[in-house]
Amino acid sequence: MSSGLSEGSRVDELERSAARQDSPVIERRNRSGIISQPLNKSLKHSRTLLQYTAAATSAVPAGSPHHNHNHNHHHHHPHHHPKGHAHNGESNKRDHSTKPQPPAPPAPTVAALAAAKLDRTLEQVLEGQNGLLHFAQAAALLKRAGMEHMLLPGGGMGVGDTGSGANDLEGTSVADAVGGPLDFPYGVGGGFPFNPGLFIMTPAGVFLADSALHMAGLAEYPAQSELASAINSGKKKRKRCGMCEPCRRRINCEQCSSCRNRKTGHQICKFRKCEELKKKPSGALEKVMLPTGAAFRWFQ
DNA sequence: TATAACGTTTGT
DNA sequence: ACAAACGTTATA
Repeated sequence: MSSGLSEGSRVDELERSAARQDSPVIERRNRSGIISQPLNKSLKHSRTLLQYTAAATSAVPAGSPHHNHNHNHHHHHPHHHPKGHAHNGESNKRDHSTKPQPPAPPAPTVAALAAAKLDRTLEQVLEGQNGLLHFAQAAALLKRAGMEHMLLPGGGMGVGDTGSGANDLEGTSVADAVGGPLDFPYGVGGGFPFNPGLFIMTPAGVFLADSALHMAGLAEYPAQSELASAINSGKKKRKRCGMCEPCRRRINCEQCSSCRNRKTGHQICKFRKCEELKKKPSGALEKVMLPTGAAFRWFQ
């Protein structure tokens, strides 16, 4: 305990000062790309940690002070679409690109942008959200698959289509839905606009039924019903978000308690522990009431 | 409450 | 089979 604390502050400090120092060091990384050095080595060269950190925080401009993580600061991006990609796969197979994403083009057209996003929406959402599908996303998927007939015409509005044109319905609605807070547009005036048989509603969220996935040619994705039941039973292991600062870190400090006790603790390095996983299990979901009165979780 | 350890799931 | 790491429980 006490040792952990002192370490923490020290490391914190070291990280800062190391921000602009870098020099290649003999790194040992496992096949997952995680750098790991024996403790004794790390201790001998206290700067290995600095280098690690410097590398891990390379996204920060060299001159910037860059306050440390774990401040419960931003990392919450309520409206920032998590589309960067939520891939986690502890083993970062797509580890290439040590740098995030250099150019951010001015901004084509909202529609074009949204359309492009849509293509990546499915997989990202399925992975990033543990398989949970937003209604809007689900609807967009069905539409893409030419299954709009599966959406009930009655309720009045399609997804994201607030009544005007149905043209860029997919792009905007989905793009917004994925990361945005998005007011719950269903049932306010009309009924739930989808065929209930296509969805599985659980306390943890709404899933596309497997049948719907098959019909849409999306059967390759994990069976949502299984995910649903898994989440219901609380047995499903959550996965790193892959986007938070700790997740982006690729090196173990080898000094924290988790690193030191890896053999027995089976825990990831404290500096790499996903911010999302630190939160309570249902942190990203919030309750909402359906017109039917059924309670279910909704994305933030 | 934080940490340590264990059992387990998950991916390779 | 093995390694990594999440969830849970025990403990200080």
